[in-house]
Amino acid sequence: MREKRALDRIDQNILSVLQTEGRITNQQLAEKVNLSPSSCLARVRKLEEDRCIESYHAQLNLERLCRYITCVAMVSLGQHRQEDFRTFERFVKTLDEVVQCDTVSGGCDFIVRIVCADMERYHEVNEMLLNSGTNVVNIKTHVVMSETKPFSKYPLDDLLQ
Amino acid sequence: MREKRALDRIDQNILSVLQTEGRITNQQLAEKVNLSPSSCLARVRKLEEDRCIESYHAQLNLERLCRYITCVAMVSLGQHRQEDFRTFERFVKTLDEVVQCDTVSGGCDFIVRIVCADMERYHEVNEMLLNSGTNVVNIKTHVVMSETKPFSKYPLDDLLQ
DNA sequence: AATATCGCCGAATTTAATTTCGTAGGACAA
DNA sequence: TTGTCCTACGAAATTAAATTCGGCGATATT
Repeated sequence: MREKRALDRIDQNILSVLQTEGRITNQQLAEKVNLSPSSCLARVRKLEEDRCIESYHAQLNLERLCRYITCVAMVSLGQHRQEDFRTFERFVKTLDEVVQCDTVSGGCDFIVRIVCADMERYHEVNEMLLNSGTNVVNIKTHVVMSETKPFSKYPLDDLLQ
Repeated sequence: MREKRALDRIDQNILSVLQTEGRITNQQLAEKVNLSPSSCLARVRKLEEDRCIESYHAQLNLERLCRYITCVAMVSLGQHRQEDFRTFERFVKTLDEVVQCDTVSGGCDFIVRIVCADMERYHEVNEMLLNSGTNVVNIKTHVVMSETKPFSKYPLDDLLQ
């Protein structure tokens, strides 16, 4: 299935609800979208099979669990051969403390989000990015002071028609 | 409860599992962490009450649902009074297409992640950020070419002890 | 119009969540 | 050491949810 999935309004509603209430019971979901539990479950299963729904996650509140810092690093490579990109991408995937990485256009090549215990540890991670055969020549770091608007959902209403 | 919650190994395991399998049944979870279903459920409820677990979410695969672009905008304010920050923060929370915003130190004041239908729409959102009484003087945009490592979980093993 | 297809509903069944309750083990004071 | 309190556990019972399945009606197809 290469094509975008054709979603009707009910599917959109299901996705919207599950984005925000990932652990809602099927019965409650069915009620919200005005379906019987069996039909609702069938649709959810289909959305999962088609991988419109990728997975389900608990959102943890790190504040309550431990001390930590978040940094956003703007990483530039020395050369822009496909091989250089691949090497870097492969490397960041192995680092648990790199929680997110995007390849971007603009003033740098990658934007890397790092969550680690403290600044000392961040320096270590930084060194690892610089010295790992990945051809990194520059890292500009932004320390996150406050997660003003944490990610919670995509704007489905804006994106779907 | 201002203090960090004291977590034993079992709690850590529960959180790790739920981060990745947010919709696992309590029975399966209990088996994974070597508890009876009732004890396991009691722990999960406690973690929820203490807001160590914030919420549950379905992770959608936007690729399969619609056309869209993701941009990361580095936003700088003209002045740095608390009031200026507040105004901007309040504003981005009202924009659905701003899916994430961090207040940061470094070369800019905010890092804003925007998901919208296309570049034309992104320009509109950009204008909204510039013209909204929020004292924005500069926006540097990075277009996301590829989500190399999408966020999926925090590195609990590194952060907890 | 006859037939096939699809998605829905509701009933029945299987499975899971939740509650209840008795007990074991650790901390602590006498 | 002994007794008491406290916490958390697991087993069993109960309640609720998930899942399966047969049949119905709408729509499309020939």
